[in-house]
Amino acid sequence: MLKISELAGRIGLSAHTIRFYEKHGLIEASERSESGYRLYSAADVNRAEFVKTARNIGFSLEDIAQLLSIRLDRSSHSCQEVTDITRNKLHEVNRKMAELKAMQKVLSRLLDNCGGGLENATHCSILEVLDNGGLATTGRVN
Amino acid sequence: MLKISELAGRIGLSAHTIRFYEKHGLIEASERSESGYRLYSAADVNRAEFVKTARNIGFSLEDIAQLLSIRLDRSSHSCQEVTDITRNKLHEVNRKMAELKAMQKVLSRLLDNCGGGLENATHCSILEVLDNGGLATTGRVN
DNA sequence: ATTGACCTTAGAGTTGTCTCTAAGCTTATA
DNA sequence: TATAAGCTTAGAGACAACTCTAAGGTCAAT
Repeated sequence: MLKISELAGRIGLSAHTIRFYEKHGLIEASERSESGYRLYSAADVNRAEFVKTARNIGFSLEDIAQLLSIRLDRSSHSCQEVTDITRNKLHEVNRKMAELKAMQKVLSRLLDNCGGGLENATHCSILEVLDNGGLATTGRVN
Repeated sequence: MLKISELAGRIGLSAHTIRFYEKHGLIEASERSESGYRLYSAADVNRAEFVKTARNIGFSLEDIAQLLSIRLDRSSHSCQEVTDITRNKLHEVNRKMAELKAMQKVLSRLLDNCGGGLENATHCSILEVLDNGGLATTGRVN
């Protein structure tokens, strides 16, 4: 049985974060010592590692809570429930990527058109674009 | 002179948000009516539009505050200050993109390897991966 | 004169994920 | 036995960017 900071060291989370996850139902200590310290069994460690892995992949705590409840009783959940969560996450990632790509495009064009020298900003093309409501979208738009 | 909701309609922000931006120094009303209503001049509108455009591109409110202070006195700032802000933002976007790409890759591989059918989740490959600490990285890693 | 839309303020709430603090008890080490 | 490290709890604070509320004043139309 591990104490909280041992678990923390093992999975790479702070003790604070582990308590925080506990409060949100993600990690639990199946026992307490006489003095009230949390004690983690091998199964608890596995669960905590599951949480950490899912977190690393990018699942939200809420996603992880769902995945955990499936994991807890695999036979009464379908595989599809798991893929649904995963697919939703992927869609979310794709949406954000699209946003970032748009930003990336605008920002690099702004930089391309601007010398960025040490002269003063009176004629800075970036400020001009911002003043004029954004990049002109005449011409080809890829 | 426009009242706050007129400005709001014009630039596509809520009156709430405009007040919020004011509190953070981004937008200001150069006058007040006798009864205390905010009144926006053409210059105020331009400034608000500048803010909105910068926000659309993805600059943070803090970035925008900096850009505004340059815009306010272009001749005592260098063009480079503007490109620095822009470049930093681009780097940030690039970092986030890289994170999202990694997530995207993992999520799609998880989905590829999992049937996702209506059968129960006892042998769900996604749960297995999560239980085993993530995707095996043996073999080629692109 | 009344209604309803609009305006004011200060300040609280939201979301997600921590991160830290205070005040106090326990355990290990020297 | 003293000290330091580690544990406990409840709850506050941080961050970004809103979003909303309460309680009330103003304005235009009917």
